[in-house]
Amino acid sequence: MDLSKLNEMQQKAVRTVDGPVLILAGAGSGKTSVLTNRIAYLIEECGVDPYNILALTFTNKAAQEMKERVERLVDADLRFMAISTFHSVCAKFLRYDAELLGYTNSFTIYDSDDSLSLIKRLCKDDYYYGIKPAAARHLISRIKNGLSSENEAVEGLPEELNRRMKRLFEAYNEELIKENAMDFDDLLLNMLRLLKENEGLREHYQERFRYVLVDEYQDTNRIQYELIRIISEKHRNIFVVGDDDQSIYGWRGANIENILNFEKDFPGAAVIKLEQNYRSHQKILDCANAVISRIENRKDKIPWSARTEGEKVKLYYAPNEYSEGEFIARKIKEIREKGIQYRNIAVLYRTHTQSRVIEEKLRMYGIPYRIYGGTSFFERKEVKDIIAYLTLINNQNSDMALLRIINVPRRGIGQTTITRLTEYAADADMSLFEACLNCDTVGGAAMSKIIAFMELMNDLMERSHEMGPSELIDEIIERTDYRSTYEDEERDVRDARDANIEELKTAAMRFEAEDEDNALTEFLSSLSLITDTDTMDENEGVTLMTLHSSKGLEFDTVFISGLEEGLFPSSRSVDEGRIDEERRLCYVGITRAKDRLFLSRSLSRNMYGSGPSDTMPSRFIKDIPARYLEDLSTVMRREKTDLFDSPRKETVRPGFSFRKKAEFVPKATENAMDFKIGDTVEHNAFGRGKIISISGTGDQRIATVQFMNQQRKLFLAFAPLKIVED
DNA sequence: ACACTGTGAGTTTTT
DNA sequence: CTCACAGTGT
Repeated sequence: MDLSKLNEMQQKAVRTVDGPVLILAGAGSGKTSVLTNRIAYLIEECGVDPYNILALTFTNKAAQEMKERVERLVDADLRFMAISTFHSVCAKFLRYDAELLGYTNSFTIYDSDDSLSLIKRLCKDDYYYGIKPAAARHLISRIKNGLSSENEAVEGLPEELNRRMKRLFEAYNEELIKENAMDFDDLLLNMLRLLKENEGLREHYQERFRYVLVDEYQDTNRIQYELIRIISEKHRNIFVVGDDDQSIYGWRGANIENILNFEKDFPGAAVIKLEQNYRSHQKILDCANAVISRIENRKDKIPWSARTEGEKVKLYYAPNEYSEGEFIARKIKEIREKGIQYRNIAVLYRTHTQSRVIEEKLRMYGIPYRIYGGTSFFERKEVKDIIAYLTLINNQNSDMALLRIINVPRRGIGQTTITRLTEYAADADMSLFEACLNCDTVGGAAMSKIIAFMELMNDLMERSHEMGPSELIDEIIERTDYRSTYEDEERDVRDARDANIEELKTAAMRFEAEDEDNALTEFLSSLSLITDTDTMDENEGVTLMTLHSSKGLEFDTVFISGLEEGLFPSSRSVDEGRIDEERRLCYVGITRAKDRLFLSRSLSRNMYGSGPSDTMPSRFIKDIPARYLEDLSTVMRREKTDLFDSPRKETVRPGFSFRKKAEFVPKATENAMDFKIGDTVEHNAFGRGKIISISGTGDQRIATVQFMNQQRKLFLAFAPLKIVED
């Protein structure tokens, strides 16, 4: 095999086949090449069967890319090689043995949105009053990842609330099992449980995976660490690649200790450092090193550039965020004229909210852009609705899915009915779906509607055996008249929704050719594990994304915007002692750039509509020696006088508000008013009109009134109506 | 049952 | 500011 394109250290990394190996791969040091070449080397030179290889990544995109690159390097059947994300691998293996854990093999994967709405549902119970669902979700995840103990009190929370939190944790897990669903953490946790508790399975996987490779090792959490440890226990061929300086997911459980302690955890480990950087020129690396070297506990690495010196890094202070955006737009135009394609340019920011102003300016300058993150395709309402239908067809225990669509499109099943069903289901210890099947016992006014819904679902479930997911989607749309849910929207909104559904169908088609039986399960599984950057297309356009999602990518030109204290580093991270992670995030951002790097800051910023306020420069700017930087600012620098010479901006609020109007309060006594068909009436808002018809009794008496320009149905008991004598 | 309105809360990052 | 939710009106 030809390894001549690799440098000495890279070759060593590829050839060190046996035993534990830690590769400390600095940014841009060619770690993907090392990984793919090593896999190829194992297959070609060492005669390893691809079936015995397990390669784990964090994103589907990375897995995909790795697989493609290996395919190009070797001439072997790779269908049985496991190159995939931690979560997908676990989901896949769990489907074989789900029964051992009390699940069926078509269990549903709940994403974090789903988890949240499940928690909200549980929190409706008065017992959990005072618990914030989002906080609870975070805590539950921490507990599952072994970061908090179930019994450990949450600081600052009263004892009573802690007890309830613990109960909520249990209730949440019970409910998941009842709904035949796993959340993201469960995928890893249950796989680990299976391996720990079932000797046969453990030995099976240990025997199978003679070579285990892990990408982005610095991002593994405790469960992932335990997983790879147990799987590689037998053959001890564990090869991890990572960069402690790029650990930026600590807040969601990534444990930087995993990489820092690798040599201790896996005695006899070989450690190979890849310090030569092929991506950025030296000036950019100098800046990156200036920022990262302030961290105390890190693996010592000195990335050096294999390239020649380049231009200095540019710094720009803008008076406000609009001119910051304008600066970025103008520079992009300039660079474009030098022949750089838009797709090789990226604008990075700390928070999604910053993108709006930048987008505005790019549009103004006619610069095409692609934006990642925010509400993704799979979070669109119509997409989620259709997925919920599919989920329910696939797994009738998913109350989550049922609740989402039981009244979408509207079929007259409202809150009262749902509460009734929920209570019945809880008493009888059954799913909502079963409760619906028993709706004749449940009673209630909407019974016939539930029966109709159940008949619809029943039909769809039958059809699901005869057709693939994409046809099934058509069937759902048609049978439910789903389009009626958005018939009142604007034309282009309707078109967009249609297009999204079509897109979903296209995605579904990929699963049809293969195993027909599991197509639906597989499709749903892949949908829950997909991410935004996975669907990145190669179309022309400047890339706008958060610093986090930029990890692993590279661009000719990179703009990092909003370098301000409080924003980047975020005040929250500073407050919570996670400044090092912000620093690493900055390092990640800087090292995305190959040729040109722009750092910008706005002297004043409008944070969530409370009016513009002055900012302080990010400490990261101050960490970079001035000799590495070229200041392009045109505004006066006035750091020291900031407090004095900017206009006092006391937020002016009107002392009174026009919001509250004198209200017409209908009195019950006015019910006594005897409305008759043909009466002329006066309405507070609509003016004069004539009663055309009256129906209903008591509080539910409704009059249809023809006003000047419109006809309205009004509750006589509530409407501000008076009879006018004429 | 549902649409609408006003209020309150929360704004980091995501498999 | 923008979203989600509760409360209110029909």
